[in-house]
Amino acid sequence: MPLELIKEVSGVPEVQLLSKFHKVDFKSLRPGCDYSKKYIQGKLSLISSLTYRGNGTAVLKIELQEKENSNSEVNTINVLFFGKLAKDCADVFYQGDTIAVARFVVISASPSATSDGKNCLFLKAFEGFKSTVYVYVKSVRDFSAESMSLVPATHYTYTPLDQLKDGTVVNVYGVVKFFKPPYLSKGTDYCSVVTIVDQTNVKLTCLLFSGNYEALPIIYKNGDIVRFHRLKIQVYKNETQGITSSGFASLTFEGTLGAPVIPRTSSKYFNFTSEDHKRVEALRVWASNHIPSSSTLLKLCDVQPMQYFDLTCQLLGKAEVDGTSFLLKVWDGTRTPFPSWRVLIQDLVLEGDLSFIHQLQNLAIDILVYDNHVRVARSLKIGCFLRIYSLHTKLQSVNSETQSTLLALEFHLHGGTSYGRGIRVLPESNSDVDQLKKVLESADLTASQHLGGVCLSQCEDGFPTMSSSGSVSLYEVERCQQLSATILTDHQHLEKTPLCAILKQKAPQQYRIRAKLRSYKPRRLYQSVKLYCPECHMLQEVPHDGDLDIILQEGATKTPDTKLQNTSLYDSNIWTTKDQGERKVAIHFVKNNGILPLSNECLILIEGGMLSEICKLSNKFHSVIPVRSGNEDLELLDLSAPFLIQRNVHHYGCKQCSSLKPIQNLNSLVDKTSWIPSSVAEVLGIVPLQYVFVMTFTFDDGTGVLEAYLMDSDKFFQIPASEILISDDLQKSMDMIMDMFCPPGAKIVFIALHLFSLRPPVIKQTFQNETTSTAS
DNA sequence: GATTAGGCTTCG
Repeated sequence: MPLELIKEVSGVPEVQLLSKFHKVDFKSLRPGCDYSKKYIQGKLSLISSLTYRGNGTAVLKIELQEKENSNSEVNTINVLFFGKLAKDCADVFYQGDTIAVARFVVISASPSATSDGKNCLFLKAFEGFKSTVYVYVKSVRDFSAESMSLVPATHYTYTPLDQLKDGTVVNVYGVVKFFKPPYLSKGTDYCSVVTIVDQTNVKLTCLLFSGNYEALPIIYKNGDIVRFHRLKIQVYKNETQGITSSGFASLTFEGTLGAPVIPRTSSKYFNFTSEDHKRVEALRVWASNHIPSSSTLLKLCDVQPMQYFDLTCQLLGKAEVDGTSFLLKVWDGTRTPFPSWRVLIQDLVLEGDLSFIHQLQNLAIDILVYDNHVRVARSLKIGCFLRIYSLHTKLQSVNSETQSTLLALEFHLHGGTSYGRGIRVLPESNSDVDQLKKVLESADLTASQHLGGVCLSQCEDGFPTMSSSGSVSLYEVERCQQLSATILTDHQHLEKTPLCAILKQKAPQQYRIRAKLRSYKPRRLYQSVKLYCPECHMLQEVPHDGDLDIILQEGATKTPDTKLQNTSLYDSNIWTTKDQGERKVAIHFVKNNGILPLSNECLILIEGGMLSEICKLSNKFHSVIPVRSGNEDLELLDLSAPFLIQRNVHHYGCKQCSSLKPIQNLNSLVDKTSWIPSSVAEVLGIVPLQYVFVMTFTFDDGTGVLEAYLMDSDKFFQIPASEILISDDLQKSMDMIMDMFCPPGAKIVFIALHLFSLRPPVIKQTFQNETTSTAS
């Protein structure tokens, strides 16, 4: 090692590192002699800043003072360090340090080159000559700190994020709100973009660069807490941002309340006091009350057919696919709601335990990673634990050779780093890895092992069948054909019952059936989504846009009352339309502690707005609440209208169960930036309605015909009823699923499913717990 | 000691 630290143990330096060298006095140094087995030692009396030569080599110049022989004529000497050694030393040295330099060259500088004109000696040290520098360390400290100021920095001050000044270099603490795991930039360094927030509720986006991957903050998820030292503050496009400056150093902590406070850092030495401990805990408490825990961390069994999410998994196999894509086979011990696609590769290129991967079957998924992620993926070791950020799922419908429709779930890690897309290896010490290992150990491999027999027995009858499995899942025919397997994970204790037998029996009972889906209703998707009150159990239609416009217009016929504008809760603005009879629209911007938040965090109350206007505003502002002027206060419209609009999501309340409270109650929400629908509903006295699927299925197994109802289900094959009306992608997925169950052509499909009869003659069919089988 | 990126999903 070219740079070593000599620590003191009980006040005695551990100098055995130097025992292989002989010490020489400054006065006996002569140019041209062999110093490959010698060392000199002295106190750092002067340090110049790092300079660079024309060819890019770094040079650091210091002056050492000999403690012994202090009355000697020659008791100081200049030492020049070159290249990487110079940079490393610049990070570590500070005035007053005791330093030893072993293996060096002595040269004589010409008298003209020295200020006093005397003949003077220089020491040169560089890695090529195997020079080694030893620094005596009294106590653990953050070295980089001192390299900046050359003043012992035992106490750091931390600047709150609302007091940052352009051009300053500061130390900050914050909770991670967004991050891109380190990736290779287009320049020479790795880059990580990290947005933090602190108790001042001010956010700061930081651009962190380092030639060393490990030197960037070791952030695993949003909510982690970071400490940055020597962050430079600058302004770019009118926004304040942080950027690494010389000597940047970071610590990262888990953000979970109660978790041990263990700093993650690659720095060998750093300053960490009880005050730091307190700061971390204070930020944890603040974050738990002010930052909604909207984790994108999901298990495979919970993924939707169209989604971006973060996956914690173990690497089973990897393979080159082509120049721009690379295959990763991973698992997390749970089964996806749809079988994973299988990416075609040549058998020989797959690295990994093939028999184990085969044994896992549908527990293993295929992920294609693209472009910039390929080189990272290629470098991963089989068996390692990973977090893959912003992994994209896509449900794909494929027509197989046997002409049946097949569904498969694709996993893509697209190119680029948007939304923090990337891969990070997790250490074994990570608590999420700990949990994952337990799941992997107890994963039920038997479900995929004892399938063959079931499949064969059902293949014999020659019907094409659909299949479904897992907690909420659907397995397609092709998997069955390829693997000669059927997936049966739940309710295997239930024998299949013919429909004629079910029709004769009394409810409630549970059955497993195998039947053709003759038809289902409603055929139009929007008709199958309803609003459901969890308190009074009332079901109602989701208002159409046309009706909604009328409801909004009727709800706010009154001209906005000027008396109710600009209160302590909100600032108001009035617009008058030109060609619509001078219609007045009032917008009230809700303040956060008296200050207007950024538009993407701002709730606005709107009076007299049309649906199209509200839609436009809801894209710009965090939340919109339609209101009207009441006698003493602004008030909510009739609950036929949504009480809250976020992006395209309309939140409704139950007319029967809600008892409206004053708008001013919004003031009681502590955090006026995240506007969680349930919290808003609560302070306004509203019982929120849930989006649910309501559908009817007609089954026929040749022995009888049975109507099955899917009731009050917030999800259908993992597709949330609350999102499907506003997502084209989810609607396509739904169409694919229904087309497979009930193909538009003459083909008839058998479905095996688990039925739960609720009350005669209504039978509640719970897809959540269904078990189905496949056959070809 | 500059550069990188400057969050804001691909379209395979």
